[in-house]
Amino acid sequence: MQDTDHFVPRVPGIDYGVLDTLLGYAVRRAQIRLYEDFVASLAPWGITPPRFSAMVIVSRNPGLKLTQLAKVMGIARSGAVILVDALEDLGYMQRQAVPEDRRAFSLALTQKGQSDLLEIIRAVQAHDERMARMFSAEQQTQLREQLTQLAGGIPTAQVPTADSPGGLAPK
Amino acid sequence: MQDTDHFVPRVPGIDYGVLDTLLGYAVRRAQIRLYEDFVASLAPWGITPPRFSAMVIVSRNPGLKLTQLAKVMGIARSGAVILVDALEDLGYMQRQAVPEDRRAFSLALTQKGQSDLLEIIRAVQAHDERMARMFSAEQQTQLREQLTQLAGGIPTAQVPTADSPGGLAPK
DNA sequence: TATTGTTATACTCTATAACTATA
DNA sequence: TATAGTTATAGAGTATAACAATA
Repeated sequence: MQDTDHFVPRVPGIDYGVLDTLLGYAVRRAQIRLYEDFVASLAPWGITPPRFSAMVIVSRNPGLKLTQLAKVMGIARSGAVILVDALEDLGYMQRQAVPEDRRAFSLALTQKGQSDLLEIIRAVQAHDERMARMFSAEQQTQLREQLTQLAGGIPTAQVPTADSPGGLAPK
Repeated sequence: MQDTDHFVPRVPGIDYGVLDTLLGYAVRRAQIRLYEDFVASLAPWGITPPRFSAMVIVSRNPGLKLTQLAKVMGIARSGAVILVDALEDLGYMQRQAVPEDRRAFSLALTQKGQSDLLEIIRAVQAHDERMARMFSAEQQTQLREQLTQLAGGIPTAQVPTADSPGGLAPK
């Protein structure tokens, strides 16, 4: 046996005790599986889930500043610095000076970042659809709603509301 | 603003683009929320999710060896060494010599580990139920089944089958 | 004073590879 | 040879705290 195969959610003969009754452990097992498939699918680009999130968020919210990115991603500013550094090293992201505030940088994808992101999104969608395929459309909707509720978020607010026009919200 | 509050799944005014359509991102958001609440709930014992899993698995499968624990948890043996070291430092786990194989150790909880685990399990269950409470019993069953399917596992085999007799106490 | 980005430092969790002592 | 546990080392990803420049 190699030291690292992939995760086996239930090893035969093992008693998982209370773990099998916990919603949290069920979510964790699913997340491990999704993470493994994500990383394997995105290996050609050196993209991990946090890097993917950062690229998408920056591409959709041009001019975002580092502190805002950290807030959106739920990480410390120091973590955002490391993340942006890594994406800069990959040639995907750049810091741009902000005339009005000489302390700050606004983030943007490079040309390479923009074009590669198109391929990367396709790869991520293929991966995600491969995982979601095991459910009916109805089941998928249901599952997504429950997960969103669990996350404490607004239920899949795909539809833009009257008071979220689209620029960055004033804090 | 402090540097680290808790994760906000959807920051107003931010366009999440494709992220809002991905099942994987929905699972990740839910997992972050569950993880945060788990760690906060278990802070008094210094217990993290992996440590909790290890304690439960060892307690339910006495005599388990380190390599087996690594396999069950889906981590490398070197990671299991570190995990067991940490639990030993907390006074919760011990390595016991195996007479038949002088290379190996079998793992066991200490007395303190056993008694504290009872409290820890209560705290984890309280946390988990607080999270699950937002769903009806039927929804919970449904959600758990879908998550298990996503993880690629046997659908919530709570019911003991003919060929898994085990000293596996039904809780 | 407060904020922005940064650096320094540390901890957790993970990995690979090589080592040791047994088998 | 192969296996069990360990050590060494590395790399994400996270955190806190302090700092310089700027607001």
